[in-house]
Amino acid sequence: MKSVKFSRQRECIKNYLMSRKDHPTADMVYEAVRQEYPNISLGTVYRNLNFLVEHGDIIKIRCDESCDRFDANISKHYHFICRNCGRVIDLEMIPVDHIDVLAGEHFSGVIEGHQAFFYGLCEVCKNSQTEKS
Amino acid sequence: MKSVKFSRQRECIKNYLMSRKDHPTADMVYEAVRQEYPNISLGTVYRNLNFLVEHGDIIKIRCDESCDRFDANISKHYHFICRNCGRVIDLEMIPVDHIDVLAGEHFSGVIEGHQAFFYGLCEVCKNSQTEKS
DNA sequence: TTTGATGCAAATGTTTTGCATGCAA
DNA sequence: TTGCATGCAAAACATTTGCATCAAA
Repeated sequence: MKSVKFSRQRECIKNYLMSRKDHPTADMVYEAVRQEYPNISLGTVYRNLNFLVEHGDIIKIRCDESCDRFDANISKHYHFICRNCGRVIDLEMIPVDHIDVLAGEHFSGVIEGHQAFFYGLCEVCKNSQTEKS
Repeated sequence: MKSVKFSRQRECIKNYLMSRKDHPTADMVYEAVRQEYPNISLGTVYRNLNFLVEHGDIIKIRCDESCDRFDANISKHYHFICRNCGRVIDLEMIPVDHIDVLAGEHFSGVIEGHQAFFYGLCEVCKNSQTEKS
C-alpha cells in the first residue's frame, strides 16, 4: 500500500487554484507556481493536477478548447464560456438534475449525472460589441 | 473569393460518417476511408473533417476523452457517454432549452445556448455488472 | 489552364513518462 | 532509511501545416 507524502509544490498549486476564479490552464498554473518555485517542472505541475483531480480536491474542465482548465471549486456548478474572449465564468445556478430523468425516459442504460456548459457573450464582450454597432 | 471543389475523399468521409451512429474519432475515419482510398493521409482526413464542421455538415463532439469525435447527425441532440466502456450514444430527448433561461437569471452576459452530455452505464455495461455481483 | 485538394513529412501543442536525485516521514 | 515526489528530458498523442503534385472545373 502506498501513502501520500506532503509536497510544498502540490500545496502551492492547490493554494493557487483556490485563490483564482478564472479556471487556469496547466500552463497558467506552471507560470504562477514558478514565481515561488522557479525550478518546478511542467511535469510536476501535470502530475499534481492529476493527483488533485483523482483525490477530488479540484476538477478538470473540458470546454471547446485545445487544453484543459482546472477549478478548485468542487461544488456542483455550471460554467459559462464566452464565444468571443474565451473567458470561463462560474454560473450562479441551481443544479437542474431533473434533466437526468428526462434523459433516462427513452434510454435503457443508467443515467448517473450530466455535465453542461453554457455559451454566449460575457458582459464585457456584450458591451464592447454594442459600442461598435 | 474562393470556391469549393468536389473531392472523392471528402465525399467518402461524409458518407462514412452518415452511415455510422457510433461517433467515430478521426483515426477511425482514417482507417475506414483507407479501405477505399489506401493512399489517403491523416492530414487530409483532418482537413476534411474540419471543413465539414465549418460548413455545418457534421459536428465535433468533445466529451471527456483525449480525442474528438465526429457526428453526421447535425440535429440538436444530446449524448450519453458510458463511464465503463466509453461508448457514445445518441439520446432521444427533447432539447431542454429552458435551462438557458435559468442560467441567465443571475448572469449579466448573454446566454446563447448550452452543450450537455449525460454519463452513467450503458445497457450492455449495466447488465454485465449485474451478472458479476 | 487555373486553383483548390491531396499525400507526405515535418512541425506543433499538450500531456505523459522514465529515471536518477531529493526530501518527507 | 524508506519510498513517494521532483526535475529534467525524452516520448507519446492528437492535430496542424508547408510544399510539391494531382485533379476538378
